[in-house]
Amino acid sequence: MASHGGLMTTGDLSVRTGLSLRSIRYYEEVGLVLPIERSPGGHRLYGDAALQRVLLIMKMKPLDFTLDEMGAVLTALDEVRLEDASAATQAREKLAMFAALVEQRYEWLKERLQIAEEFRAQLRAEVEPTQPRAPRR
Amino acid sequence: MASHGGLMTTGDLSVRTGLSLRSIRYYEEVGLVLPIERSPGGHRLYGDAALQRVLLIMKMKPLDFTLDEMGAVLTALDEVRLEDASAATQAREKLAMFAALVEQRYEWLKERLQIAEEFRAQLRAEVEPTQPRAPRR
DNA sequence: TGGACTGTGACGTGGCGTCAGCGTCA
DNA sequence: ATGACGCTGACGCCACGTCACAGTCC
Repeated sequence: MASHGGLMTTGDLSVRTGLSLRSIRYYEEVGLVLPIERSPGGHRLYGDAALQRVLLIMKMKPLDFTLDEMGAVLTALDEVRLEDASAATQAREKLAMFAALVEQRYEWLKERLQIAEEFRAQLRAEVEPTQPRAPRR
Repeated sequence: MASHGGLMTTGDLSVRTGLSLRSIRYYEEVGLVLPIERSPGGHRLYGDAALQRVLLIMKMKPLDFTLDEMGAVLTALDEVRLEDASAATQAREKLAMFAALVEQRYEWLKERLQIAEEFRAQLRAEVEPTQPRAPRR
């Protein structure tokens, strides 16, 4: 486990996040989450930053962002932490735009929940014995 | 409009539901929503039942059902309305199973909303001028 | 040495979007 | 006859799932 000097294999990352191996590899393919290095034999080795990125990605997923969009958010978040003050300020502006987008998506998600609730009620009505009184047993 | 004897074209159905033409045609392709007939020239002509089916489908979508699953639900709902009492009872059992599934999905959707809420708060904190407190980690 | 783990292609899937090119309808 | 509308392929897309087969790690 820690036999790689604090680094994680794909399997470790998978266990710690719940994501499939395929997803993790795909995230590398599209440049979303990169391993720090490869073992001599070619195994991916990830650092803690990668774990954090994956966890953030999983938090964004309910809002139905594309991987591209999430990549942009992650990049902006990284930039905000930069020393360079002007770059950080610029990144903060980007983040503000994303935050607005997040608000929209959040409202949209709430609407979906409400629609789901309605359907649930409707289906219940259809299933239950249409009688006014419950035929107890 | 009513020039087809109360029937709707694909475009009409699209306008009344908000779905794309492509989606409506796809639903026919997979046998989910069928037109009553075709015009002499090959245009799809839908009845009111089709509209109701589409509207129900749109209510189920937030729960992330597949088209196959929705088809099963629609079929069961149709069967419940049958005269044949035993068939209707059987259909009601099927619906009860679906209702349980809906409950699960509904809970799952609520969890997603909560995750989204957390992310939203987290991003806000990141964006706002990090006022009096220390830099978050 | 073995056995668990990981790697790389490559293909498949769902639910459409998006053309092009042509036919239909009032 | 003229637009607006509709039709049928066909291909593209995203975010993976799911093989098969080979190599790696301890």
